[in-house]
Amino acid sequence: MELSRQLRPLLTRVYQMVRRRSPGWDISAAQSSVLTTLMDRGALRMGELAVIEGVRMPTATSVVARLVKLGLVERIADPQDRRAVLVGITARGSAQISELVAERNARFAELLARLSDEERRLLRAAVPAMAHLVALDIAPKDPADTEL
Amino acid sequence: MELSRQLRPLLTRVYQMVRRRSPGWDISAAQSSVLTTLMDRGALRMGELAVIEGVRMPTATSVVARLVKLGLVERIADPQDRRAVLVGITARGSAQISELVAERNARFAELLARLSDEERRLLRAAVPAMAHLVALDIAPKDPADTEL
DNA sequence: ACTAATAGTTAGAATGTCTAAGTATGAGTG
DNA sequence: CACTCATACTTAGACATTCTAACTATTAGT
Repeated sequence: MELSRQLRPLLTRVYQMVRRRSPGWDISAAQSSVLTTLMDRGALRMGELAVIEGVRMPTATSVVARLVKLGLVERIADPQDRRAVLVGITARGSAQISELVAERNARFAELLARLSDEERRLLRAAVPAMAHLVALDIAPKDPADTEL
Repeated sequence: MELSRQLRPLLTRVYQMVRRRSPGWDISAAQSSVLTTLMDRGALRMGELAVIEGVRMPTATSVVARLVKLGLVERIADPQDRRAVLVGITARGSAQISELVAERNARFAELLARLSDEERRLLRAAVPAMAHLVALDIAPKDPADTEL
């Protein structure tokens, strides 16, 4: 509980410093998050995408619509289930998100470079635990509480 | 650089899981962030608040306006400089954000409880380094690059 | 073939965000 | 002291993100 009190606000602040739009990139946080997800996991159904992004389906529809207009993702009809839509990243989307991620990593690396060796070592050691934490959240403990 | 590649996306994902509105709290992420800042630092000028929140002044104006309407913060004229406005949290705002923070911490603690002792130990050890990282970002190295 | 459930979209509203332009006050200079 | 410039903020206008509620289309179960 004490750890939660210390760590949670920090994570919130860390995010705020990462979220800022990199100058010259006219892509929003929601958009880059969707592109990153599609990059990591391949094409997804609209509903799956919404769950992973932690938003409702209409939100996913709208973000995807803008990305389609930008030519960064494409909507593909699912032959198995004609109600469903698969959302996949395009070559252009893939190229763009790779560049963006590289730039953000570089900027973050500049900050990390200003820490001490010891601090970096401690952060590195905590990476697997953080990954575990994130994995726990994506797969809720009780399948019933996925939806309100 | 390798650390940046591993850590930065994780932090983004961790934030996504924290940001979700706790049920029953009809306060947005931007609003609770402002309240937390005012709670931590006391009354601030509109411009300082914008810098800390990482947004432009009109955004701060608009978020504060809504919080004023909700009775959670108040605008106080600065006697020293009549152009300036001090934004302070009200008793009601303070009570509300305390409850909200407690609830979020409790939810986050539930997740942490599902990690191993070793994982928690590693996270705990990384807290000061993260705090340093956040502090570095708020105070940019070159005063000139605060503004583009 | 009805009826139910599922997958998405559309409509409409609120919030958050930005840039550009405006207002009001403070500070410096001749 | 008046003029000008800088500072602190607000207003206007645009667009993105997000939600809930209601709709359409397809699938599945009797």
